[in-house]
Amino acid sequence: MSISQRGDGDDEGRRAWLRSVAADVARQDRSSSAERAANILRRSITEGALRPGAQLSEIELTEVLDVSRNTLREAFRLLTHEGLLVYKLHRGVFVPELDEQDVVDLYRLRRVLEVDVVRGLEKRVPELPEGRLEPLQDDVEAAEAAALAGRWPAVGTANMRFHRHLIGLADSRRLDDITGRLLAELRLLFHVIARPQELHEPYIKRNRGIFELLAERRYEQAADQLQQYLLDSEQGLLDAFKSR
Amino acid sequence: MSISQRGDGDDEGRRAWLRSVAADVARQDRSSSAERAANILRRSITEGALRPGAQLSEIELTEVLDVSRNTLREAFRLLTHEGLLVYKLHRGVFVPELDEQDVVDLYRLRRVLEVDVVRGLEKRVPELPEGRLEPLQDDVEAAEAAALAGRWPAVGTANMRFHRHLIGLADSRRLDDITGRLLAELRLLFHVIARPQELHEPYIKRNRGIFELLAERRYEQAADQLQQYLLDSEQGLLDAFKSR
DNA sequence: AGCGTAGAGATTGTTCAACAATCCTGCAAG
DNA sequence: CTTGCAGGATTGTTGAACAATCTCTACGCT
Repeated sequence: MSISQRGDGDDEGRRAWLRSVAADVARQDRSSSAERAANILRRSITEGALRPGAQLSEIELTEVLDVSRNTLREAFRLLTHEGLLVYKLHRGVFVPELDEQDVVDLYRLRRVLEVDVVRGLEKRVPELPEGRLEPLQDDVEAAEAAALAGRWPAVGTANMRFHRHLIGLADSRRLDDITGRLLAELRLLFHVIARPQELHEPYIKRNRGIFELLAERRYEQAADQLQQYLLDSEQGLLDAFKSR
Repeated sequence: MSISQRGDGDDEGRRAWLRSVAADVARQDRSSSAERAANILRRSITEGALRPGAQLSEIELTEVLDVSRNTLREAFRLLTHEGLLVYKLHRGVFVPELDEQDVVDLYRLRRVLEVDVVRGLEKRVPELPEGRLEPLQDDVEAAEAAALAGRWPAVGTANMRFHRHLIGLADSRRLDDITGRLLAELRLLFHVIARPQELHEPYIKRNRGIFELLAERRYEQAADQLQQYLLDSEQGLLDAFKSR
């Protein structure tokens, strides 16, 4: 039962190979069956296959995902923590239905956190290495490309990543966690939107604008633009709710 | 099997009574054995019985808490999400050991969020009903009383509650969640402190000061004081780390 | 002696099947 | 129309079992 088809002399190389494979696997599904199941469910929810209000039956999902009930419940817990599922005792797990109040709540936090991150960059200019803004540039360009192709959900994803990377500039593990949750919940809200194009299209240019200001180290102006961006985006969602 | 011993005429009151009882029960053991186990573990950690770095053995705790391994692991998950436990794959769960970097990270978030809440009160003065500050007053007085009795851990608890109630003024579910986690992690940090008195004592007065300013609706000044409070508190923790 | 390695023992990761507790549905009685 | 009560379905919890992984000890080699 050899682990490789090479000769027996190259133990060092074999071990290195094993380590890299193990690292790859660990990167793909970070730890467990539960995480893998959670990943599948997360995609199903954020991409709209599981709509807000839907109930997730345990027995049904154990068959589809091929995991035990206990493992599935652990996956549920993971997603509950991200705000993508809610538990109702003795009734099951559901995809939450967010309302206008949640929009206000989410955007209130986004404004505080994101704007503060950008303003805080001023003091950290010396520490910020070159190329730190590259992920942001990639996201902007990905959004523009997706828009040209008319793939509006992809535009939304790219915009999300832009803001996640923006927050990442703060180098705060906890801030990254919080942002992950906030943006995940935001995706739930997008499902109430009939026409995703109108929702995402205006913000492609504005993201580029913010990126340019960051690249020029004009942080105050970037923060101001971001503030207004978030206010407008919130209003857009609230309008979508009213005209639903 | 009547639900009350009163006469039949007072339906409104009876329903209110029922609601309150149901709320009470729901508050006590909110959902499940897992939650109950998590509550016990949470207290054990925050009160120092389980110190940072300690490993939590599954078989040992299943006996102590009288739950099955699966349920215990669900409790572990809950606490992991609160930051009170960390999983090391195939090695078990541990009480995390935080360092100076975590202090900086935590306080960075605390400053942003708490100060913003206070500043935001300005715009919401008309909505804020009278008596909204009462919990804050109670916490200040509880801290003062505990200090007189020399019960410094209780002082720390009261101070924590003060800040939690302060955040509560924003009426944001998500902000409450985040704060709960931040303060829980903060408690882990307190355990590196040799003399809790020096850590908590100076802040009793300052909490009262902030409360008074809030009561007088001088929100800008309250926010300034709070900002300085948090900077000093952070520095105190960092000093405690260095002189350890 | 020092180093690396193999294997035993212990712990965690995952599954399964069963039972208890709770909720929902539909129907019957007042 | 409301109330109360089965019956069925779903979730909550348990215990046991096995697989996968880690830790520690003891052995053999240089």
